[in-house]
Amino acid sequence: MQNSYNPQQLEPIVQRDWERHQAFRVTEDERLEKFYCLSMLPYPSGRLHMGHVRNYTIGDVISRYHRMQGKNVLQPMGWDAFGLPAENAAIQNQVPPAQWTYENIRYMRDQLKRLGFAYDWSRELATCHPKYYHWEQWFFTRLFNKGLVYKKKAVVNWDPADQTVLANEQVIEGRGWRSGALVERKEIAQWFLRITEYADELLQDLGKLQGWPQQVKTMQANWIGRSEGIEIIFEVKNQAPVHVYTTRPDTLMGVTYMAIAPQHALATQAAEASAKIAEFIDLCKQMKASEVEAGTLEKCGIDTNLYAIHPLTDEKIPIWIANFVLIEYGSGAVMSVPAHDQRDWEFATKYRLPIKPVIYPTSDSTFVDISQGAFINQGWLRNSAQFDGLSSQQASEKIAAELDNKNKGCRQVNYRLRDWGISRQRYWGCPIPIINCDQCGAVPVPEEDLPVRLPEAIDFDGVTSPLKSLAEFATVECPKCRGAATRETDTFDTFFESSWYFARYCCVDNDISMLDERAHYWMPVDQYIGGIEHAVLHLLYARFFNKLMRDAGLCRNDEPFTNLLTQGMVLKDGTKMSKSKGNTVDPEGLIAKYGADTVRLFVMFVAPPHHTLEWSDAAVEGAYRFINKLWRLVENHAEAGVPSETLAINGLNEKQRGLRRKTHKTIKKVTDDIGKRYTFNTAIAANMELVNEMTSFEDASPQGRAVYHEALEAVVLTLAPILPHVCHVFWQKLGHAGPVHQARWPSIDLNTLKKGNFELVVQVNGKKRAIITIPTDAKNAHIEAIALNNENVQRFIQNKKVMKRIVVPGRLVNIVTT
RNA sequence: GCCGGGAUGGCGAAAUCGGUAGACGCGCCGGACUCAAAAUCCGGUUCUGGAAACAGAGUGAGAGUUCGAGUCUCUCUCCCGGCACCA
Repeated sequence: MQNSYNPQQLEPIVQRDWERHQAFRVTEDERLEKFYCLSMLPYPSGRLHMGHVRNYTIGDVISRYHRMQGKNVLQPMGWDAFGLPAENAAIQNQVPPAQWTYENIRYMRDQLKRLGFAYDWSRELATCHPKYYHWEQWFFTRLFNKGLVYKKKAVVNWDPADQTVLANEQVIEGRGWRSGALVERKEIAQWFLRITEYADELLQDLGKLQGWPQQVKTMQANWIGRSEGIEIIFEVKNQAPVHVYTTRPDTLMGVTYMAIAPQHALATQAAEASAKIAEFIDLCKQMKASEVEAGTLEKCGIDTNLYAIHPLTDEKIPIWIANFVLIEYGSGAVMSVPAHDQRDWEFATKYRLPIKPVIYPTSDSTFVDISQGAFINQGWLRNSAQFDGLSSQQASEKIAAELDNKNKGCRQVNYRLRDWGISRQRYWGCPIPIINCDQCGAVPVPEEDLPVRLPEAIDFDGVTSPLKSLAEFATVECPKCRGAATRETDTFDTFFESSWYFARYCCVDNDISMLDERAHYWMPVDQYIGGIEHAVLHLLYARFFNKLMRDAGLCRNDEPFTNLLTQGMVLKDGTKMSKSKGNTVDPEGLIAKYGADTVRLFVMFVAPPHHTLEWSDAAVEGAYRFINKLWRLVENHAEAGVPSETLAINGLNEKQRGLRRKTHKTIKKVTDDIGKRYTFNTAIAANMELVNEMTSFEDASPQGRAVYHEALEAVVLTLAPILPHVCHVFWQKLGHAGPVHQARWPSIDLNTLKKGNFELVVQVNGKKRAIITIPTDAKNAHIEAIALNNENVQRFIQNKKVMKRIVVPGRLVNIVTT
């Protein structure tokens, strides 16, 4: 009586075996080719969701595949452990954030272990642990000393009830998600990292990322938003000149007014002279971030009664304050050309400002239609004095040169990317290692005083960070002058932690430095796997951080992630699985019912990794059935004993050769699918095909059993990365002493793929009419003759003249008739 | 509005270089085993006609290139994702 498949019993045994042998612990070995496979680390929210399972299964399959290729594979796991949900939980459950977080980590680590992921757990890290953030603080102080960090006032979403900054995602229809209060735009002092210093390199190096999806590279390029233009100086009587940035210098002669941001210095001055202007600026301050984002804000403005001087014509240009001009982009002032910019056109039409067309559609046109909107295309210049008759491109050159001559302007590159604001007025985060001293200003905490530990035993009322009122944390001595000083109580944006964790996995145990030579061995990450939602934020920050670490001499690689795989979302009933929608499927219940292997097989089989995955209970059953079928196949085969006879390749009969051919065809396909194409679904399908063929192969002869054995081993080996537990057991049942994860990936015997005969499709005028069997070495003329003589082909070519015969060797014959 | 990705049976999908459309799985239909059920096994399953052989149609719509198009080109429709007053 054979055993039946019992994953609940089998999987823990296999997992204990891995643990006992520390099967996936790795050390640096220069003799071996390294492979660093990394999945984005999870936030310890409490339980794993199906998105995690999918992400980590993909990573595990790739890791185990490369391990079987004989590589030294590092696959670590850790916890992105700082962040808001811990604070929310603290309010709801009266549990300190630290305790809540560490409990969740313990629970989720257990869940990951039950899924059988081949992690090197000795390298586990949690970003909320002082051993981790120590080095983040240390690195921040280096950046401070290098001048890559600065503090400035910035506009934020401010919740007046909770007295705190809100992230954009926490503003719902203009109100604070928690208090319901109308969110204000407020300027507060924040720490910034000079990511714009690296804008050009971050854009340029996208070209090096051959292993990244085009979509992600395009999104990053758009986010960086490089544009080339000219900065032009407009003199203002009795005032400092106003700088404007434009990408269309060819339209300069069409400027009829200037628009400045409400926060512009000139606007502030004008407000001092006029109550009406002050009132308007106040109004602008109240405009909601949400409206600005939605683009629904109505354009409005007010005349300052000031005039700028046109740099080429010396004309007087009225200066308006306009709510749509952004202080953050360019210089916070725009030269308005209403004839050729839609936004300027709308504003000019509303306030009856003059509109002067200077760009015309063709070189000889005398009319341009601007009655319904601006003419925004390039064209030919008119009404532009000495530039008349030039094309937009020629005029841009000439005007730029002219401005340069007069010292009134120069070429400039602008970026949409802004410096990265990293201050958060939150408790559960890494303390910013700065001491504020009245005498010395902002002083970085000295190396020997690091880390600045976040007090974990605190009372948390949820409204403001307890750090703000914790005297023993905030009151310190200035490291420079030894006078009384206060500690910075803001914490880092949690993206700060996730921007360098990949490097720290190489040397988590190092207590004396951030990184060491082990990082040179493992970095860069060969394969990174994660959600597309991080396309710009995390993946841009991590690239930036890697360049900062490189420039600090901590690592050598320019880019952190050589290949990137972005997996699709997991949906149920057509929408993303989420707690708020109540449509989650708990992986834990599935593991309990079917075992980890079934769950892994399902997520890998049902869709290719980058597709969204629609949940299906029935498909899980299907995956479970396949493993059971495989189990019976192995049991039946092993029951009769492992065949002692070795394969006599040249003595096989037709059927035996057929199964061998299928076996090696399958190995070839699976190797390509997992190793190169990342199409795990088709790799599984190919194995299912082979299994189906094995089912109908009945041959108990010694050679028949040997052929069957080879086929079964191929299935077990090539499915081992996906079904590690059951294949571990299968491998033993097939008579092997060592574990399957240490076995080598099967090799392909190309000779088996050769066939004596092959089937060829015959088409008449592109339509399939017959399938003929042809000897492999048949000449084209011979093939044509057989094709033409085919009975069914004859039916379609009789009474017609054969015009052309196309023979594609190994594929088809197409006969073209009149 | 701009950028990117899609659209293939009842469903998830496959077709890797322009060469048999629908592999594999789910579901469904029929059969075997069984007192019965579950499980398992066998057969069928794009649509239309036909007992079958086979024929006709067919990859969002329309055109084009080609002996041959799911695949390439153009136009359009719809869906998904990202960005958006960026000067």
